[in-house]
Amino acid sequence: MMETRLALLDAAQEMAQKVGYNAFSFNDLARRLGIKPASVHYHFPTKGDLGRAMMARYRLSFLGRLHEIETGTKRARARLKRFVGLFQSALATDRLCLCGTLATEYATLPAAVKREVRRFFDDSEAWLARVLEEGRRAGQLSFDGTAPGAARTLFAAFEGAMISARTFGEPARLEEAGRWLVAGVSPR
Amino acid sequence: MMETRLALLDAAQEMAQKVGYNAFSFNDLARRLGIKPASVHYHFPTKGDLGRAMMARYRLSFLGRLHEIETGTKRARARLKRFVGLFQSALATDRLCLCGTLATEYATLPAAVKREVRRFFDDSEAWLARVLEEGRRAGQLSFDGTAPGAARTLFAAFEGAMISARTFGEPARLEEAGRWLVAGVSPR
DNA sequence: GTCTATAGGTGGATAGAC
DNA sequence: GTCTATCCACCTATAGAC
Repeated sequence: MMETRLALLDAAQEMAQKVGYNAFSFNDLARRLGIKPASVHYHFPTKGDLGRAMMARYRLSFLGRLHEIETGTKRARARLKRFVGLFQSALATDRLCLCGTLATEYATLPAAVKREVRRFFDDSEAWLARVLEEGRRAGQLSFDGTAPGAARTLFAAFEGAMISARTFGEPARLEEAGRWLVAGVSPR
Repeated sequence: MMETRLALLDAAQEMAQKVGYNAFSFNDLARRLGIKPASVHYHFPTKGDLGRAMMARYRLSFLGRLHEIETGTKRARARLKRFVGLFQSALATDRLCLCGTLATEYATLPAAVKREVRRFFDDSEAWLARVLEEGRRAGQLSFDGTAPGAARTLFAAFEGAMISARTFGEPARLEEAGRWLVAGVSPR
């Protein structure tokens, strides 16, 4: 069934966000769904296939939420705050951004999964760069250098803040970083 | 011998920085040293013992370099740049900060290793906070909020930038983040 | 200190019945 | 689609000889 496939992706994503790609197995997923490990291979022949599908779905879902932010929120600073809010939501259930966990394990990933991780960076940074550039043009934001450069740094900073926050069980660390960094691109 | 113990710590640290804690085994270490896996257990009874010793040594070594920076460099901005330089050195051999990799795998770590990871955050952030506060007092730096708050955000941002840079094989991403963030705490 | 031998467990993956 | 059975490789760890 398609339901099983989706449930597998859900379980895999949750585990990857919580313990990492190398720390969950087909056995773990099977137990959670009440099926046998061999059955998982019917839906995803190899773990790499699963990893690729999981990361691709996560990226598209994330892009969808970014689109919602763009249509629903017009002020640049509010958009950036909502971007951080997406990370805060994940952190509320002790999850990291899937992109952050996989990027840290990058050297061990199948090539197809690596590609999806880089695409997640690319898409997120492109969105942030657009928001930053529009905001600057509208006089709502102020920062030195190029928008893509600021976007790369902000995205990486949010990822890092998330890791730090979860390590200490202190979501406030992410919120603090969000405030601090958004203030850093605000007019003085 | 003590040499073997140190060589094991070196090998373990390199692998952990490159592929993560869960992706290297006693077998990997043994092969690299030309000994048998069972011999590794003589020096470190469990992998948790090894992980704890590895992270503790890394932290003390890092603290030593921070001390060198403090005694050798007086201007606050130059100190921050040299802090980033430590991360850039690791990145030059495709390594992440050990603290960043272990923090991402945090949920899977033995308790003793977790403790060492948090101590690394604490020590690094305390050092950064001191440099930031002194720099502000001296009129060399300027930033809103508390120095510990800025330190937490900067440290996390550097960690994130490192992960991003290694994912793309673009050290410039870390350098860019360093410039951008240090500029953010510089007087306007 | 390092070895051989070994234990018990888990990993990803496949073949073939139902 | 899911199952049983099975494969082989690998993992952490221990016992005991050298």
